[in-house]
Amino acid sequence: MPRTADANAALREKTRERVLQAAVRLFSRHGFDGTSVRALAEEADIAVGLLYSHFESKEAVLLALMQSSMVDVARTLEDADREPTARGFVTALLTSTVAMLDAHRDLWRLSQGLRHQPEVLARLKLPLEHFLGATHQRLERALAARGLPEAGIEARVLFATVEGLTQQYLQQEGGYPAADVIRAMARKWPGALRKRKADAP
Amino acid sequence: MPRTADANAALREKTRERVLQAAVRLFSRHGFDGTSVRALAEEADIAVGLLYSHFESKEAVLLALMQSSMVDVARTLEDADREPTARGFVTALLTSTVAMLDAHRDLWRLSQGLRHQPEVLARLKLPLEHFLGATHQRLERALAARGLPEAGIEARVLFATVEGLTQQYLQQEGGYPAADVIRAMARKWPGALRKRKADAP
Amino acid sequence: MPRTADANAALREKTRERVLQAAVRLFSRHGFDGTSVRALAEEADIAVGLLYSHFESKEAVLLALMQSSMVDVARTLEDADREPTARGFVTALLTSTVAMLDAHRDLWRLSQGLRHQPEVLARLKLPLEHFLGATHQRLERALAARGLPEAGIEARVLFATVEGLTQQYLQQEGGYPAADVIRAMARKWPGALRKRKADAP
Amino acid sequence: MPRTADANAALREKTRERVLQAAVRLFSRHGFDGTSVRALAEEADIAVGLLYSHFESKEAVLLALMQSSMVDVARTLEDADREPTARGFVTALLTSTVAMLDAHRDLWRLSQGLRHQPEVLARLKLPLEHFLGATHQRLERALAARGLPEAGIEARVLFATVEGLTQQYLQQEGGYPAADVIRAMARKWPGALRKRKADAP
DNA sequence: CATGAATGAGCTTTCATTCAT
DNA sequence: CATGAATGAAAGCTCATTCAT
Repeated sequence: MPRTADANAALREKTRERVLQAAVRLFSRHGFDGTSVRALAEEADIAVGLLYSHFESKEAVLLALMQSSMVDVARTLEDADREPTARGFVTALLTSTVAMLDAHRDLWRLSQGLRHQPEVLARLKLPLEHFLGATHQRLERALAARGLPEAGIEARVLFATVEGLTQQYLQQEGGYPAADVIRAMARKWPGALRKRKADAP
Repeated sequence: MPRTADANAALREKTRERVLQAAVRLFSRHGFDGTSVRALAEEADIAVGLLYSHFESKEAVLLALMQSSMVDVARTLEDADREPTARGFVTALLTSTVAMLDAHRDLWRLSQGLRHQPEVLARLKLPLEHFLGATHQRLERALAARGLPEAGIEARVLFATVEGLTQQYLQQEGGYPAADVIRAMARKWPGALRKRKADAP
Repeated sequence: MPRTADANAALREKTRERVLQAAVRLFSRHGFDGTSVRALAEEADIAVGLLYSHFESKEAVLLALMQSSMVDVARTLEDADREPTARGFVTALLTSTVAMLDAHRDLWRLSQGLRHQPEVLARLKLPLEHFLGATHQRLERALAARGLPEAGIEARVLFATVEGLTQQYLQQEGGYPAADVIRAMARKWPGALRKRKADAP
Repeated sequence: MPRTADANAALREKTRERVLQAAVRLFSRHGFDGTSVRALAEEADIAVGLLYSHFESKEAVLLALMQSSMVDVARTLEDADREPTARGFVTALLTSTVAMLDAHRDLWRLSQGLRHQPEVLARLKLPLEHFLGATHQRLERALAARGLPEAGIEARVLFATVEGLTQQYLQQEGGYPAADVIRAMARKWPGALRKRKADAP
């Protein structure tokens, strides 16, 4: 047997990773349709044919990318779940989200841009819907566990807040006062553990 | 012959409008790249050549569309400006936004999808940035005028809220409890006119 | 309305015909897979794009060709049907077949070459089978009407004879003694009208 | 070490044979162009590289196949040569042909399909014409030796009959009444040894 | 000897745009 | 003004072949 199986596997993994990195860069800058497979291969510094031995199609590359972006989200939720109060939860969630955006800015620009392109996402639609539903439920449970009434509605409010912050943060090239905005957002949520009217004074 | 000239102008205007309406439908369903000029002409029920006598290129059609979506935003702000309190302002702004999304759902799906594709929007980038900046300023002035401290930061919070709600509302095919969510969002903002800490517990 | 509809139709017909003629030439020489669409368009002296406005695909060009070859066969049968004896029928059928091969040599080389390429013919398979079945029946009826016993089997013999002659005639570039071969073939069939044992010595 | 060398040679021969068998199956089902080298190697259960150590190219595999089909033909002629009368010769030839088609149906479907693609055959440098000429001569000598006048022309008739039967038999998936058709074909040829008019009524 | 990762030319097809009529 | 035939560049993808291991 030639070339150990291990060596081959490592070789393949390296190539695959290079393609994915090239894809984030190009897709996020020029869009999915605006990036040709030829350009993708060039950026990854491989031949087009090789790309197709790793991914079934150009769409499959995108799919792999999007899946990895879903993992990101799950992690931010886990981070936040350690906080005992609603306000702590919100603060942690938003802070963790911004950290994640900093780490994978291109991936998230791409992911947000795709949210409303039905055709491109046809094969991603169901997984995405399921994922959004699950995320909403986790938020609802988290808020309910922290004593918030109308947790279902408040979860939607929080979800919108995360998405809105994401959107604004990605839009700005830099200089977005994320820390201040997060603090202002968080103080709208109850900071104590005891039950109270959602927003009273 | 001024009469004929008038008739011609009206006819041209009608044709142009038909193209734009066809474009919203197709672009929002299949994406910009996923819509061929031939399909566009067919949907507008005119010949391809005629389309090119109204618009310089396919991109020009998109540009025209996006510009009209900016007008929408300006109107929602005007609606809200009549409210005296911050909470009233927020409520009116969000309600008006949802109404606008209902009226031009396709246009907004398209517009949101394009937000993060820098290359496609290259020619729209500057106008867009200027527009976003102006919108932020209008929000800031509105909140400051209603006695909110840190109006600059709070304007960003509000902007994110509007965007987040827009995103969520467009994502859902139907059945989004917009009224409840808006109420929950609004009650996080001060409802009285007197100066106070934003939300202190 | 620009360019009369008639002029357009004529234009299209001329182009379509040019494509078909180019296709017979190239497909018969290099095979279906061996002919690229680019080569096809070049031979027809049009742009590739135009070819696709006349035919849905490369395969559709082939289909159109094959259909026209079936018409040929039907005509040879009609020619032969005027003869009262079996031998006259066979003679006329074979003579007419050779004439047809002379007229459309390339088309028939192509058609024969495709007979056994299942994948290429996938969409042609059913029509072809139906056509072969119908042809066999027409031969059987023709022989039975001319007093031949075992007309079903004899029809198969005749069918094979036609196919074999076609094969041999196409194989040879020229100099095939068609007239002599046809005479020798025909005299194996009964020349009188009265009923008799098919061929008894 | 002659033992090892022998074992190696046997192994190589076995591999080569596996490739050829895989090739008949795939080429006959999907055509030569429709079969990829990768698919070929997979069907033969070897690596692509190994295939290329046995055959210079994909075309070389086809060539080897076609050559083996010519051997088949020679054998049918030898079978028939034992018969003393023309009718016996024809019967044996056709019977032997059908037996051969049963044994190597896929190979013959492939071979017949290639008969009319001049460019492909040219590239293969198959001595097809020479082979056909030699076959014709053997038929002519066989018929002449059995007292048939115009043996040259009759040989062409017989050749066409064999080809026609081959064609029809391969076309039908099953249920072709080969025995009956062969009997009907054979009785058109003289069954006695003495000289006589071929078929006079 | 045997493997399969890697290459890149070439395939079919689409589509924005032009222009003769 | 209005048409749609015509163009040809460029897209996504396949595949025969090579070669480091």
